[in-house]
Amino acid sequence: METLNFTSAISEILAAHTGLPQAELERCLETPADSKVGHYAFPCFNLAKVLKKSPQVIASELAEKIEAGRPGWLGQAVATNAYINFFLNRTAFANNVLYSVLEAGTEYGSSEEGFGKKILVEYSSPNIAKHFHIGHLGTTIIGRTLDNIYRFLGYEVTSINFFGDWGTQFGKLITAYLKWGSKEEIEKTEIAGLVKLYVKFHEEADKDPTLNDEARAWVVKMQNGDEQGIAIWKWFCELSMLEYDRIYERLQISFDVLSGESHYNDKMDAIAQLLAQKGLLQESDGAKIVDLEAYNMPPCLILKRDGGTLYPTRDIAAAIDRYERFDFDKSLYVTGNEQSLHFAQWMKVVELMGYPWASGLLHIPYGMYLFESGKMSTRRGDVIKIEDLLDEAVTKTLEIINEKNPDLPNKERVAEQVGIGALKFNKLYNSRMKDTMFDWDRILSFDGETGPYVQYTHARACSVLKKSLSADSRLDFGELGLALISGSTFDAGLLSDDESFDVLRIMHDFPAKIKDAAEKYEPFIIARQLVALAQAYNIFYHKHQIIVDDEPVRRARLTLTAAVKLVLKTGLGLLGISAPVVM
RNA sequence: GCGUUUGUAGCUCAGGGGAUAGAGCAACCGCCUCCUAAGCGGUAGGCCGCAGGUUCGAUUCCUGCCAAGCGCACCA
Repeated sequence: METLNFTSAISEILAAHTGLPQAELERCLETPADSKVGHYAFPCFNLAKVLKKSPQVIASELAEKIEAGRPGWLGQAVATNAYINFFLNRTAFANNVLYSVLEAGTEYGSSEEGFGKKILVEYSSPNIAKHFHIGHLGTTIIGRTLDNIYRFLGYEVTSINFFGDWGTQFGKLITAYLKWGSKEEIEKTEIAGLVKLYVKFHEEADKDPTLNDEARAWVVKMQNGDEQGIAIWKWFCELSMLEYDRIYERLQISFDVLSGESHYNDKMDAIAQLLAQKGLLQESDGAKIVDLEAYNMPPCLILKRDGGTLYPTRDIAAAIDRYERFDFDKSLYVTGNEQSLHFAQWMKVVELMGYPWASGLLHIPYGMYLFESGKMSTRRGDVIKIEDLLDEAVTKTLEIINEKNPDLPNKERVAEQVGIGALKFNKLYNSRMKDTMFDWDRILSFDGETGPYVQYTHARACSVLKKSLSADSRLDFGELGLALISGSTFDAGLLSDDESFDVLRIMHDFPAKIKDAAEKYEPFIIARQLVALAQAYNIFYHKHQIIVDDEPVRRARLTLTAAVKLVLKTGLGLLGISAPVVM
């Protein structure tokens, strides 16, 4: 069966009657808040200028013309004031949406638009020898979701975790380790031990400033490949990775490329020389900069007074290297919005260097977590470690399971899926740029617009489907949907009630929402659509008994349920959230 | 000070030129003999930060102001 996109189809008809470009008309199409008014609506105000008639007249004339040649899938086109309201033929619509979903299965909403295009996504990027803390949560979760979305749309995606594994702090750490450290204790305590050394260094350096010179000396030695220094540094990196690996495993995240600032150590001088060659490098207060005054930005620092390199220098080197290696169409950097200026600056420098691919560099910023006590600070020790956050989420979930569903098998596993799902969903539910007040109660809430609510709805749909199967049936849920819709007694006309129709509409719009999310780099568009689908399905569930004696009615409602289950799972998957079958 | 982001219900947030501005949480009132109550229904709750401007029409676009977050030279 041929599948139809109804907004495109409506705008096509409008284009045929007005002679205006279809894409533009499609953008004007609205979905009225109250579906009794219409399923889709087209306001005629803008046409009034072009056609030199009142919008009301245009609406009624157009509606009349459309009615005269109305295709089967369209139920009715009515003019109301300045609007043309379109009512779909519910049977045709139901048939179409359900076929689209069930035939595509886990691929529903995917596309080929990205074929042949390469996208790099850099995200997560924790700093070696420091805990993976709540500040890294946004980049990790948002980055991962964008990664998933672009893959789903057919792009060739390379995910990059770019560790902060180089810099002056390693000079300090090595100094501190050699003076006060114990191998056994560091092995045992991992990052916590390294942080302790770091703090100790600062305490001691306040009393004895020569320690700072010692630390700087180590940095220089390492730059020159000092064996002892490099060995200790490598060991610190490996220790740190133990914590990160545990976290990524629990978050179910892996990367195509693990890289770090240290990879570009030996390329720094070349970058400075290149900038000088292109006449971009200037001296200012002894440092080397690229002046960006013409672009209303402060200068971009390339080399320190002592010749050392800086964050922008490394990002420029990495970008050039990545273009040479991956030939990307786009390269996304998912980091907090506090780094917006930094990215604007170095990306402008790359543009000024004359690289045409500079336009593919994109910073994807997001809002930060705020705390009652003000900004989070390592010194005050009020950093929230992700491992603690994950543990807390899972513990709380287990409590709720014990309270609400004590007989649930596999409690620990479900608690892990639901607790971490709640955490991820909480970060993905609002537009990226919004700062969010950190609030345990809100993050671990399971009611309303939350991850657990969507997961619960998925589990509920699974439960219904399972109950409908005879004991000996070996169909899985995907096969079940197809079997249901292919049966001779399937009648989409039995799904023309308002509640079914709302469910179908939300599923119909799902692919468009994924594209929208990709275009805007906004995962929340998908998260919101999932909540809308869960809400609509729950309303349907309460209003209509699904497993009824009437065979065709039961079949129709089960088919709808199978489709909902599939779309919820796909959507949660894009957000990196598991969809438990039972919870 | 300059730049940037954000101001919508008590709280957290959608909507971003169009028909009566929507959800969730919290509050209050209902619904488990019935497919999962982590659910569903209902009540109450709004100068859409303020002031101008553009428009047939502004919560939405423009300008100014106010408030808050973030950033602004050798950290990353």
